[in-house]
Amino acid sequence: MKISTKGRYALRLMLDLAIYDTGEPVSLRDIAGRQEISEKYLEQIISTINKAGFLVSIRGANGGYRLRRAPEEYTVGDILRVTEGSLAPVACVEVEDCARRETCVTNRVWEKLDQAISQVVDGITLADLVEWNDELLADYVI
Amino acid sequence: MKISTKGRYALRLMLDLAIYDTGEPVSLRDIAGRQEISEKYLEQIISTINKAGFLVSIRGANGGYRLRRAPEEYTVGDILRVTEGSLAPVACVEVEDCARRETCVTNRVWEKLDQAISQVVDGITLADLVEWNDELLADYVI
DNA sequence: ATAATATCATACAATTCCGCTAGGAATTGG
DNA sequence: CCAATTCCTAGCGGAATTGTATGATATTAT
Repeated sequence: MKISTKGRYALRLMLDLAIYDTGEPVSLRDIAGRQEISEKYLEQIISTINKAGFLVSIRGANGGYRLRRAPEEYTVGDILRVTEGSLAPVACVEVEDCARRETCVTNRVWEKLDQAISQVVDGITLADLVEWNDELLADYVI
Repeated sequence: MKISTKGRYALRLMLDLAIYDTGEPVSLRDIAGRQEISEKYLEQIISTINKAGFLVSIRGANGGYRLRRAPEEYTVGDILRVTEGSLAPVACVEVEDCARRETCVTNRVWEKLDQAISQVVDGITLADLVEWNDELLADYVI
C-alpha cells in the first residue's frame, strides 16, 4: 500500500517544472540536480510523462522540457496514475472477472477506499503545490 | 498502491469468523473451504492475526478459532494494519529521517492521503461488514 | 489409542516489482 | 564539427508477493 518512487519523483519533477517555468525549456539535468534524483532514472520517468502528452520536449542543445498546460490543469491524480498505473487499492474494483464480486462485501471497503483516494488526489492540482511551496518559502524568509 | 492478498484474505477470514460465530470454535479448514483460500497459506495469515491477540484459539479435536471481542470492536484498519503493516502511502509520513521533510510540499499530499485512507478503514468495523452481508443475503432471497 | 486440530518452523520456487545503471541513437544550437 | 540534449532499449540485483511442500510437536475430544 505504498506509492513508489516513480510516482513520488514524478510529482516532484512536475512541481519543479511548474516552479521553474520561465518559457525556456528546463533540462533534465537541472531537474535531477535540484531534486537530487538520478538523472538516468528520472529520464525513464519523464519519458512516461512525456508520452502521456503532459509535456513539451525540445531536443538538441539548450533543449529540455516545459509543461504543456497550465499548472491548474494537472491534478496529482493525473500525474500519479500515469506513472503508478491505477490507484485502486485492489484489482477487484476495476476488473470484472472476480467470481465473488457480487457476494463479496469486502468489495465495498475497497470501493470506499478507492473513492477516498481519488477524492484526495483529484482534488489537488500542481498549482496548489506551487502555492504551498510559495507559502513555505515565504515562511523561511520571515 | 495495492492491498496484498494477505490483507484481503485476513479481512475475509475475520468476516467469516464473525458470520459463523455460534460459540463453537470454527476450524481453519472450514474457513479455507468457504473462502476458497489455500489452507496452508491461510494458516500463516491467521497465525499473525492470532499473535496480535484478535482471536481465541482452541487446540485439539473440534478445535478452531473464535473472535476474542465483539465484531464492533474490530475496525478494518486494525485488521489490515496487522497483516499489511502501515497503510501510510509513503514512508516519509511516518519516518523522520527524510532531509526534505520540511521543504517538501509533496508531503502534504501524502499526509492528506494518509488521513483519507485511515478515515475509511478506521470507520468500518467487522459488524458493518456483517450487516452488509446480511443485507446482501436478504436481497438474494427476495 | 486415535483422529482431528492448532502451532511452529523452514525452505523453496515462480513470478513480479523496484530502483536503478548502461550504452548508444537521434536531434539541434553554436 | 561538437557539445548538449532528448530518446530508446536493454539489463540487472535485490526484494516482495503468493503461495507450496514437508514436516514436527502439542493438545484435546471421542
